[in-house]
Amino acid sequence: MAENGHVNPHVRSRQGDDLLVAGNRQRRTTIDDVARSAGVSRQTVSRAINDKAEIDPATRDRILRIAQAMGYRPSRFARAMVSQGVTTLGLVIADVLNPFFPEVTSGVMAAAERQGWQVAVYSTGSVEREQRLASTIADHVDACVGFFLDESAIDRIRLSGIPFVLLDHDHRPPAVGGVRIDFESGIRQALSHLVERGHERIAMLDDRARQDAGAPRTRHSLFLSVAAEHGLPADESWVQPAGNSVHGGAEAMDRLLASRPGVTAVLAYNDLMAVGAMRRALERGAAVPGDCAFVGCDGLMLGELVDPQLTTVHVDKQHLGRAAVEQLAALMSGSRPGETVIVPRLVVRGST
Amino acid sequence: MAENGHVNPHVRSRQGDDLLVAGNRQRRTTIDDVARSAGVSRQTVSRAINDKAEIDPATRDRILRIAQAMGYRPSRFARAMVSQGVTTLGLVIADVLNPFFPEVTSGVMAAAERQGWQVAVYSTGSVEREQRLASTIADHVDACVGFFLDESAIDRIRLSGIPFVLLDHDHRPPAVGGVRIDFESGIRQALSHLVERGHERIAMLDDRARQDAGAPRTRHSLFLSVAAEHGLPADESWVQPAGNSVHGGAEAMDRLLASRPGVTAVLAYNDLMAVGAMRRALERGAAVPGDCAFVGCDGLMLGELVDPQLTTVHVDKQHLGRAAVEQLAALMSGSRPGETVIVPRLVVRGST
DNA sequence: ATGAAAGCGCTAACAC
DNA sequence: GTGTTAGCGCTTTCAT
Repeated sequence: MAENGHVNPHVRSRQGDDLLVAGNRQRRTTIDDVARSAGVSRQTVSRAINDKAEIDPATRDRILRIAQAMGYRPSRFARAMVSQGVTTLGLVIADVLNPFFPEVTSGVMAAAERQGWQVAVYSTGSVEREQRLASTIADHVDACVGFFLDESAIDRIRLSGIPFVLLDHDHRPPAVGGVRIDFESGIRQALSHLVERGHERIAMLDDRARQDAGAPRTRHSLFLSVAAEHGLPADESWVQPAGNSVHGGAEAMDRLLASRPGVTAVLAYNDLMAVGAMRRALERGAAVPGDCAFVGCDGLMLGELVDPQLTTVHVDKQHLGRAAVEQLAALMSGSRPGETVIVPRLVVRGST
Repeated sequence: MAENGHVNPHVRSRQGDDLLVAGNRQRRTTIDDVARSAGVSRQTVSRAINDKAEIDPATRDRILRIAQAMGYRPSRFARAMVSQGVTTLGLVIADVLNPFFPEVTSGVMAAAERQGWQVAVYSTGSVEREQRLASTIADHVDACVGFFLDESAIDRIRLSGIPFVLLDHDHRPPAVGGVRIDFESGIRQALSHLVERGHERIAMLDDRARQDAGAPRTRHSLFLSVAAEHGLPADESWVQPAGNSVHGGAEAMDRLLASRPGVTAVLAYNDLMAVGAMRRALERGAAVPGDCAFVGCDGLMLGELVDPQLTTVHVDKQHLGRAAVEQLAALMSGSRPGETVIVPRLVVRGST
């Protein structure tokens, strides 16, 4: 956002030649400075800069050269205030390095393009960054779609008043749109499948960064309740916290095998962890799915590239992105905020 | 960028009550509208909105309620013009779905955070989008770092005057900073390795979207010249164009096996294609690396997760991102534009 | 605690 | 072809 070099807007003198006076360094070069330097009106400078027709080519070149020499750059804010720009949609994701988000992004971009909107992607990564981002995003974009964990961050964006659609979140405020993923259905499908395959000792790898583990409808609590429905052993000892990455999954698998050596199937918070865990099991000499089966959540392309291919609770991420933009469009045309639900479907592959 | 609902800035009437008059729909609600409605000065509204101390809590609440009811949202441009904001760095990548870019993004974000800058990521995907983006980006961000193919797009950004660092591009204009990847070194390492392993029929999978195939220093022409140095058969018939994805690599492998059935090693434009090609070869019953060896470019994590693991020309993408931000910082503190060179290193794994 | 005045940097409209 | 005027919507003085 910064207009660089704009230090104290009110020390400006009207004299044109104070630019070089000691102590006055750092003031932004404006269109008026250039105009004065070139001995023309600021309008003529504007014409030159914006390559308008009604200007003498000679003066235009002269002005451009002077502007260049003075390091003049139009203020994008001043410019935006008077002219119309494109609508910019801010997409906030949690982690650039998690391949789940690019597919969502791709869906958002495709849908935004149809609306004639531009997309800017921001990544949070930590609660602090999430809060910082939340407090500035309304200054950068016209509307916001994103994944947020922190309630106060959500509130800040809501209060800014920009159209806002919350993704994969369970406590959507009434004024905000939402796209939810029905993990209850997904986890039900996954566990039914595993039970059908004869598994009786099923563990879960959970994202250790989620603070809301105890809340209803999280993958964590859904796993425990659905497992209990199936009569499986289902207490916290069957849930292993893991870092949200391939590496995190591998490490958690080590811990799981230490604490629950009898485990025959693992449901992971996402595909990244599942792949890491499966890989580690294979490295340790286990047969997959013979000794231990693995199910992920997400349905990443990655799952098809590993061996064995990963069974996963597949979420249509492109659809999620499209739905988010549609919610936003509805919001901006005055509709009341609503919620779209994405229902995952189990894709069975070699890892089970 | 749009300030929504701002239709014709000059039809505004001075009367306060024309808001509801038919035909005047769509005008943006401003701070003055709220002030008038609340019977206070616009300054007091500003105090309420920005939660300043010097205001009666009662009036503040009243104003907030009215503002809310009128759907008032401060103009981010007007606001930015008078106050200071954070510096926003725009990172332009080519394809959200290619895992190469997230790692660069991660490096850029880490370095930008140290500078106190924010990062917004934009994706091009096609030449048209690249050009469109190039013509608006200077209105959105304070500085730009990115991957561009189209010269006219590059020129447009350069002309806008914002600090600009071009990534992985061979025709860097003098006014622009750059971070280059030394693929010559990378391809040399890859081919030496393959030749050492005894390969004599080596093909390349090239990105069919690159128009600059004939230019010097592209992976395409480097492959041909370095292969020739090794005395290998090296003409266009050994270069197979491919879509830039796993799927594209697989398809190209089919074509390659049809046109050059004797091939014993494949060097791919990037890891994505290499993985797709290798996978297709395996599906068709070939042994890897026995019948055919595969080398990628990029060094994605993905390469470690497939079986066999992929030998690759590894590029330190985090470093690339960091270097870009450092170039930018130098540029913004007045240094002359320079160029950083990233030298890849061959990582040998199971696929060769 | 509130208001009035000034000004941010720019472009559209209308002179000349 | 060029200059003058007005105004975008907001915050920062400085008064009251």
